[in-house]
Amino acid sequence: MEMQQEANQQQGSEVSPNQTIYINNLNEKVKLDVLKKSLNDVFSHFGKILEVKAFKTLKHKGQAWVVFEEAESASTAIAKMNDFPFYDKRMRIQYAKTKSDVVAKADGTFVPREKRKRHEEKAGGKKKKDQHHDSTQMGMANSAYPSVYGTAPPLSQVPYPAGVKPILPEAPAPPNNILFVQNLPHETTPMMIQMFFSQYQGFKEIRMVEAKPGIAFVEYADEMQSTVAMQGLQGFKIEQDPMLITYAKK
DNA sequence: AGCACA
Repeated sequence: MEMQQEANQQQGSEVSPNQTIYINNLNEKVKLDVLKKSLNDVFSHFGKILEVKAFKTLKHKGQAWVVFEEAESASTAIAKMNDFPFYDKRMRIQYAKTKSDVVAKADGTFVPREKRKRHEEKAGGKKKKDQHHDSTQMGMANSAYPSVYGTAPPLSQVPYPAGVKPILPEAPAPPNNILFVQNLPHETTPMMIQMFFSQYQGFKEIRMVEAKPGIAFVEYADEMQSTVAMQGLQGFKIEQDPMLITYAKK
């Protein structure tokens, strides 16, 4: 039988081992700084980390890249931490598809990419990186930890490294003189908001994003004043929904 | 769901 050709297309997601892991299914509510730090805390136990990258753009939220100094660390991290509950979600971990810039720079193979803003045609732009797709034969031995520990191990007893138990999605934002107000009725106007917030010392201005109803930014002269206002108005119901006030991201 | 290097 000539079905061997099908072997070429193994079940997708087989990427050759490399020193960068790609993580997705991350909790998108976690602030970027917090997320990166937590990832660093978790994964630094598998080896030296060169860099942790995460972005909040639409296309890349909920994902992160952790670059290890050694590919072996990445392998261990995948084996041990895939499906690990992290901020109430199980992280999915794979090898990254492409080499990280930090690595390429150390390699000497780094070639700066241009941000294709223009439709400028460039000569000789064949970036077919011939990656010999040799499939390593260690596919389905014991990939994710559930297979290692039998089925469905008690999450609380998984021997993960650091004290990285599922953390609260709501990480405390650092104080800011600007407040971020959510859960407002969509018909709320800046005027209405102002009535509430302007009664607190140091009030400066309201900013609302037209494209995004239901939220507002309220600026005070300093953090003390914004904090007082936040505490005074936290949970205040404009119509029926309590407004949620946090410090704005810096 | 989604593989970047701001």
